[in-house]
Amino acid sequence: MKKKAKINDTPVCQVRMQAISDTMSILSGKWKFHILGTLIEGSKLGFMDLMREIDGIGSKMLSKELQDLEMNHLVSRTVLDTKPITVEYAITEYGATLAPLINELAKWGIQYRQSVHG
Amino acid sequence: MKKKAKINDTPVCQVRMQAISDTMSILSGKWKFHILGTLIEGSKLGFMDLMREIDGIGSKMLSKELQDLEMNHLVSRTVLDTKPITVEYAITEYGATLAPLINELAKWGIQYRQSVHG
DNA sequence: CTAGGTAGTTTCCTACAGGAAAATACTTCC
DNA sequence: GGAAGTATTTTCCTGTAGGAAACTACCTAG
Repeated sequence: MKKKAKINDTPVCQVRMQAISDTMSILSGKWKFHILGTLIEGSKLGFMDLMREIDGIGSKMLSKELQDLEMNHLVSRTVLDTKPITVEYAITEYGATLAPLINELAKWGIQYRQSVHG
Repeated sequence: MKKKAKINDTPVCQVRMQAISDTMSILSGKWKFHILGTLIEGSKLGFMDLMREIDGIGSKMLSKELQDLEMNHLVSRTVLDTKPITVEYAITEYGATLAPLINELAKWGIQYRQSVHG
C-alpha cells in the first residue's frame, strides 16, 4: 500500500500552483504593492515624488523595485527633457490589470483586522 | 513651494496600504499559498500527506508554516487517537475566505504566462 | 528485533533581502 | 560660488528565510 496519491498531481493544480508562484515572484519584496498602489492612485510620479509618497523606502530599494516592475512591463519609465532632467513613472495598461488582485488583498486585510479586533 | 502633497496621506489609502501589508505578512514565505491551496483542494490531510503533496518542502519548513497558519486560524490541527498517532490538518472556515484571493493570484499568473508567451 | 510509518525538532550553514549613508552628476536659483 | 533639487548608484553591513541532514519518539507489522 504505497501512498503517492497526489491531489496536486493533476495538470490543473500544477498550472494553478505555478501561476501563483509566478505572480508572487513578480510581486515579491516589501515594496512592490506600495509602489503599484501609489502609481495606480496618482498616475505620473517622479522618483522623488515616490520617495515622499512611500513612507520609509530608501532610494536603493525604490530604484531596484522600479527596475523590476519596469522589466515586467507593469510600470513605465519616461525620461523627460525638462530643465532639471525628470523621470516620470506610471502604471502601464498591463500593470493596471493588477487592480482586482490588489483590491482582494486590501479587502481581505481589512476584514482580517475586523475579525481580530471585533 | 515645499512638496509634501501626499496622495497616500488620505486615511483611506493608509488603511488600504496597512491592510495589504497585513495580508502579505500573514501569507509571507515561500510555501503558505501551496499549503493553503492544497488544503483547500483536499481537506483533511496528515503531515506526511502534505509532505508528499507539496513538492520540495522540507519537514522543518512545513512544520513552521503550519504553525504560523494555525496561529492565524487559517488552518486547524487535530490530533487523532489512532493506532499510530495521526494529525489532521484542514482549512478552517476562516481560511476558506482566502479562496477568492488565491483565485485572483492564479488567474493573474495564468494570464501573465499567456501574455508573455503570446 | 528490525524495518518502516507516524510527526515533528534541532543543528548547522548559506544566500539574499533590505537598510543607512555617502558618492555621482547635472541644473538652476540667489 | 554655494545651496538645493533632480535621479540614481555604490558600498558596507546585518538579519532572516530557507535548505540539508540528522535526531527524537512512539507504534505496528513481519
